[in-house]
Amino acid sequence: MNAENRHYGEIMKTNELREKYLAFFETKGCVRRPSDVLVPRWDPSVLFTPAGMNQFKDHFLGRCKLDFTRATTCQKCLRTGDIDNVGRTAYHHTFFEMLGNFSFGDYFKREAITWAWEFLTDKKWLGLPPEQLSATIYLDDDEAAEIWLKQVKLPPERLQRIGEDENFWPASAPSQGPDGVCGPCSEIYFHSEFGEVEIWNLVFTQFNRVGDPPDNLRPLPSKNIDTGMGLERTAAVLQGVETNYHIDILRPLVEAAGDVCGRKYDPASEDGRRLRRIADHVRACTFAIHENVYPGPNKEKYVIKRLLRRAVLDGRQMGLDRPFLHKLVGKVAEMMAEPYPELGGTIERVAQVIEGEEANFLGTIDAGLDKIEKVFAAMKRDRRGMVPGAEAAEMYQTYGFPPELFETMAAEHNLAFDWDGYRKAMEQHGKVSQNLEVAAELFKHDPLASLKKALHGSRFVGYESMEVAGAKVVGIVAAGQLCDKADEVDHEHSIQVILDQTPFYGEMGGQVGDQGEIVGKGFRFEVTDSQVDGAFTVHVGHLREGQIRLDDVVTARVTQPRRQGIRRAHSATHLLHHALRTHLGQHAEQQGSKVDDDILRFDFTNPKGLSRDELTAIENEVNAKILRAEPVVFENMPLADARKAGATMLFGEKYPDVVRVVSMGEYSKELCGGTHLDNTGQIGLFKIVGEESVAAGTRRITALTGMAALEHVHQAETALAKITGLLRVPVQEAPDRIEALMKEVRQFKKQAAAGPKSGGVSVDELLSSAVDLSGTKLILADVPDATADTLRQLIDQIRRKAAPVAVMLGARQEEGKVMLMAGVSRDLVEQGVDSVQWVRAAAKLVQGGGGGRPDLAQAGGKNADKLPDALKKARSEIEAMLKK
RNA sequence: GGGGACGUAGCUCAGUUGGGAGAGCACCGCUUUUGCAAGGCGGGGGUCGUCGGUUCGAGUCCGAUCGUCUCCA
Repeated sequence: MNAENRHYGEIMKTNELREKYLAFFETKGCVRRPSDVLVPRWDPSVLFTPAGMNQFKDHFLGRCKLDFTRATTCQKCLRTGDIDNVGRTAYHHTFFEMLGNFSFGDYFKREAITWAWEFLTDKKWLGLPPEQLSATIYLDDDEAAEIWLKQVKLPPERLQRIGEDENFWPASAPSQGPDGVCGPCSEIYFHSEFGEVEIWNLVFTQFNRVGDPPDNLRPLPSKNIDTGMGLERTAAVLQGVETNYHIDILRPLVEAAGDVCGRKYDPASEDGRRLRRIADHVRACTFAIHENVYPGPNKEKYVIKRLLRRAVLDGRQMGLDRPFLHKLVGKVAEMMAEPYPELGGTIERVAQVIEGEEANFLGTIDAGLDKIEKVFAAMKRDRRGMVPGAEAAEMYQTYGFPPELFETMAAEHNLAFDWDGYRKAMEQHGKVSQNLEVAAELFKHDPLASLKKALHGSRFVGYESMEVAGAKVVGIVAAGQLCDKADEVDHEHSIQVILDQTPFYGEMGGQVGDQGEIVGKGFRFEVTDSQVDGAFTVHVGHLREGQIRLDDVVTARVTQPRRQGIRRAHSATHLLHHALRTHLGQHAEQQGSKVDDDILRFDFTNPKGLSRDELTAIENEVNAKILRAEPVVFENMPLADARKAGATMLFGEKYPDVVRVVSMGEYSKELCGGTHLDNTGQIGLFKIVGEESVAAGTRRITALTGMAALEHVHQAETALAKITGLLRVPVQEAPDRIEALMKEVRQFKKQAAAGPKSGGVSVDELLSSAVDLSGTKLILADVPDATADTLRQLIDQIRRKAAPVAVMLGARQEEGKVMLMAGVSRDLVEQGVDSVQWVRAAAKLVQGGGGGRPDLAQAGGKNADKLPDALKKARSEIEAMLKK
């Protein structure tokens, strides 16, 4: 790198650039909105926020009523599509920030282009030299061309027309789809001594694609603007550095990675690439884990795990065999402190999670090393010089052993590595594990679409009351279609009713939907479930009497006892959450929750299972809080104030600007839209009934409240009463008594096994009964009450004392079964006598089969009465075998 | 969501077409040594994750279930 960076005017810090951009577009009437979370759990169509427009999807699709039509944001994003380029190229990241301005049916091309130009070139803003900028447009977008050439006065040689694969969104949409909203793009490039870099992309959403070409692009009545400016790229341009990784918020992190790994950062070296990759990945993981996405086996959790392991592998390849990555979390928080101060509050927790996963991975590698050595040994033996790709792929797929490390180790053994074969095998694996999942979420048919455009939503009055009279039917959906009326009574398929106001709570935040009924003039509608769709509550159920019509005035009534049970369970959930965090630590955060009628399930982060004592302590804590009978207090306040007040909130939830805070006494304070009790005392009894694992690092507690909890205790008492009744001891003595009994049983078993050593027959007796077959002794006997072990010992002793000898012993067992065991001395085995053949032949007569080794075999049969016949057969059989 | 692997003594693991449950370390006792490290001899400890099926017989085969690891989407 040059000692002195080339730059334009004052070096602009990244933080300053971010702020200037947002301020500039505010002067253009855009509303400044905060960055959405990195992991949007409200949006099932993506794992991570991929671009600035993601939080405005509903705005763009006209799915919701708008409070504003122009917006600007700086959005944290994560993409893994180009993951292999990270560290290798100047501009690729997994985690990055995107500056954007958006228009929802408001300003269009002219403003979008001229404002971009103004911001980039005006001395008051970025002041980039115009002669170093160029632009591209879509092939036939003459409108954009005219603006660029006539208004901006961009010289024609610096305006390029590009095809749909590059300059259309979605890429290649006109010819290949998908159907739906789309439009041409215009990109702005900056040219410097380091080459050209795309810093700005303007998307003009102006068409609706219907079917294949030609004439498949219909103009949209309401056109949108979606733009993105890469924060890191633009900062690199302004700071005159060669790569994004050298800007003021990244280079110190890369160098810190060098310190931690004991390497001086050299940009051009292989280690330089590794350090950049480590810096990128640790940044991505810090943000994701901060939002409670822990490394795990699927979805976004898996992506984080993979990023972590990649970075750890880079460290390992540089010679580190102890966790190191976690030491960089503080540096990430420091670099990002101005826009994201909240990172500072979770450094310790995030570092802990990363360190845990690092240790995990190093353990995985260690476990793999033994197996790898075996592979190498086998290869040396067979004189093969190349590690088969399939073998490496199997090591990776089954044990997570990274192929890069495999290759390194192979090289140390002077063995080559078959990357082609490896990739082929991995491709095959990808195909096998693929399944048919449709993610056409974005363009799916929505029967409520027209309702959403017309109304803000239905008013929820369920906090105050469980019954409302005078509500109006505003929507009826049957068979996926909006209709004016429904009159099919007791139809098999459910229909949905939407009211302008309702006491029904739609399933949300883990709380199940309410049940009840909606009645009106001449009809009754039974509600079996309530769901939320946008801002509407959808009542799902069946018409039981009469006919329901649009605009009917109705009474909506929630089933009270059930709602009461749900309220108990929900308030108890808050107390449980609080108790978990006090007893286990602040890391024990909610991961998921289900609140039902007097039963609740709560998933939370904890590295290991809870002990009996911990569970008791937590249960006691919750019940102690219940006994204090504190009032439950609700308060609506701005999101920022709630955060300041220290209210517990969950990441990935889309919180409105004004939130509802639920407090119980001085302890529990959570953001929550659910229905709660008036007073914690109403919970009654709180009883934990289960604790289990749902995923690595996540535990689940199941608990009961109210009468359900009491009923559970009664059942346990009944069972216990039965036990003490049987044992005839007081409750307290029952465990000791059972333990003593079990010990006794064990002793008896042992005695029985040691049992009558000879089964009532001695070795000498058996020997004296031997028959001589031309030099070989034959012993056949029925040994009463013998176990397999006894028979074996007898045969062993006989063989030791009297070779050459052939012995077959039989023993009757319970249920008319019989066991046969045959053994011959070693010299007979060498002659070709086979105990297995022998015992099988005899076992046939008692309806059985057998097996074993040539010198000792055993068989079982079902017909003990035929034992004498079997022994007779054994004699003729062994005579024949000896003659051969 | 789909694929693969694992669950055997306190720990790490072996157990080869189904037929006597093992090794190393750790533990206990004796012995050697001035003492320690260590050595020698002996010993205790396992419902083979759980449940069901096939079989005369299952750690081993099949199915379910629980737990752990891992890859892919």
